[in-house]
Amino acid sequence: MSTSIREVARKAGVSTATVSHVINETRFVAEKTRQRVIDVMTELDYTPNFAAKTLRSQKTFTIGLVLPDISNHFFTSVVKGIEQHLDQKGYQLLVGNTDENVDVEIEKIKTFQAQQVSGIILASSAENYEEIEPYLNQETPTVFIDRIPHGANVDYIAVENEKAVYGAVQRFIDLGHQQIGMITGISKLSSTQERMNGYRRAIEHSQLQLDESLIYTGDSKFEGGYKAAQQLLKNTGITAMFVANNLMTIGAITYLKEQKVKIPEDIAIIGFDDYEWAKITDPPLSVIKQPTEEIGEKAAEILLSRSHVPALETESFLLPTKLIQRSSC
Amino acid sequence: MSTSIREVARKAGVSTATVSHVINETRFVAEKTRQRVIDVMTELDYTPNFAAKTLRSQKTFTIGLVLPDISNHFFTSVVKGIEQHLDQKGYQLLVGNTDENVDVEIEKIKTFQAQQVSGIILASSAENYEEIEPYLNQETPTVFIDRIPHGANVDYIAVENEKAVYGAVQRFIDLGHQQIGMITGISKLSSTQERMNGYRRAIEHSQLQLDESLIYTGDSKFEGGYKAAQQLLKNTGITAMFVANNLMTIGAITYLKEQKVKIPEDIAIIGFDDYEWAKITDPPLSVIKQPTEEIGEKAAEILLSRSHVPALETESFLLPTKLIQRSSC
DNA sequence: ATGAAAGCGCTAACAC
DNA sequence: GTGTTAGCGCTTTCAT
Repeated sequence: MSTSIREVARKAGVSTATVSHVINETRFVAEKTRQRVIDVMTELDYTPNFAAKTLRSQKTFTIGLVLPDISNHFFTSVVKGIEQHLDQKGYQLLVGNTDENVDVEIEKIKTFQAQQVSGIILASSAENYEEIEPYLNQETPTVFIDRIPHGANVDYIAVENEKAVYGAVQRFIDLGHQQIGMITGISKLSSTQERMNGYRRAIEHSQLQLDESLIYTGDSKFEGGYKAAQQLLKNTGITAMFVANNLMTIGAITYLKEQKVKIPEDIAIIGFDDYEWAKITDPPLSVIKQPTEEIGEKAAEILLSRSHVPALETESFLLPTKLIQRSSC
Repeated sequence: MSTSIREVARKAGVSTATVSHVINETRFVAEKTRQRVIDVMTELDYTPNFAAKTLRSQKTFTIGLVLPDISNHFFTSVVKGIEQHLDQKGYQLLVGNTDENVDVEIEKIKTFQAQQVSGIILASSAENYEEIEPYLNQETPTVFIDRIPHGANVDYIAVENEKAVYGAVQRFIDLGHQQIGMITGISKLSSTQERMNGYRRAIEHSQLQLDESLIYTGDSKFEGGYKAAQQLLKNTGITAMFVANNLMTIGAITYLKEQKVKIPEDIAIIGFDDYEWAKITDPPLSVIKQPTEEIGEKAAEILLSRSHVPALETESFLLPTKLIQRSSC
């Protein structure tokens, strides 16, 4: 049992109100009294009880983060940005993994709300907003990252997916490629669809023919990329391919290497998401780099501002990406 | 303001005690009453207030995780294991990043304890146990992972570092290498020292001469690996090198590639930590693979068992590693 | 410039 | 089989 505010008050010869006020700097306390209280606190090694504080004030100073895959480097890097901002503001971070499962996602959201988190950052696996909307209560500000369910009018931080992919495919076209494969992620996600749109638009704006058979839907994991590359190689005559996420890029290249396909001579590749590893692959990978930590920081920033002053209107931030040219295209 | 247990009780025509008992299944309630209470709860969409529960019961069902670098894939993968186990047991996960800073680490520990977490999982950056021991209170079970401060007699989950590196260096020796470089991590960490010992022992047990100039201490980050490789190449005649963590491995190889050093012909390499990426590097990387998710799961398991039944004696688990042979040696 | 005290929502000992 | 109620440790209103 740790010491309570009452003990501190007694030992310092003041009321609990005064102790509370010196802790929170919430009303004036004479310097002499203040110092005495502080001394007693350090002497007793007093730490305020968090649960009591929360129960009374209805403020937890913790935010909940719901993620589809915490071991994916993209998200991890976002977490780092979030943690940084939160730490600086004295907030705690609660993390939940969903494995892209909407039911699990809903469970985590509910639990976080029962904990009265100050806000939630959510990379949702829901296709439509209605699936999760009933579980998002009004009092808990929520900001979405990376993907956004259809029909959601919410605060949202992501990147310019369409523009990014448009640029990458444009690069392929400039290089003279005519058959450009596309390996996309889980199809219901907005991020996937935006990336697809970037691909389509780039093809359409060129004199090339859009060929649906060059598009392969993966599962956003290693396996999906591997299989997609396999299918694309067997069934089409592509000379270039764009892969819409990091894990799938590794999978696709793994297959290509197994088949002794030369990159970029036989097949040129551009992947999504950067990582130090991409510098030492064979060949070094050209990728679209997302400002991952910034996504996290911005999300945390918006969320905290919402929890202080409720939003009048929702905001979206689409951060710019960067095409990093190495040797795979 | 969400509905309270009192409202539920009133609407169901029972006492708060009964409601509490149906929620927690903590004493018998007649089926009819039980059903009525449940109906009212769903009708009102009632969720117990977490803070009140915690304040009263002194149980949070959340555990705190303190990590040096949440964006390092090794830790991320450990987190996944932890989350999995915790989720299954209905526990929450609070995460804190320290950037290898002991002061930050202490802050996080203190905060977690103020929150009365049920336990802490700690990858400490402290060299000696005394640095953090004063902040670890008796009531909060703590299990250490990956590294352990000197002089700590605590629950601990890690891998057989010494044995792992011994095996890797042995492999180099079997291959005929005589000048084997070693790039180690932050020197105060137990994991670093154990890996160093594996290197030393392997050299000593062979007919080779231990040459301290072949050992270079990095910072466990990309930069450290890069610089270490640079120094080793300039100043020594190594034909092989062991790199004691994943980020440094990438750094070292990046430098080697810049210098057009051929791997493994000019320099053979074995790294620490596996990742899908390692399959597609140039050349595919031979590495020591740690059972990362298992480390997390085991840590969570031990921690929860401790929080139910205090430990009589501390336990250590050193999980086995695996040398994965690809083409870099 | 400070204190007294109510009450946040829950659990559990005690009572019947 | 269920109810009454004290009290967990804090914040904050009202008083002085």
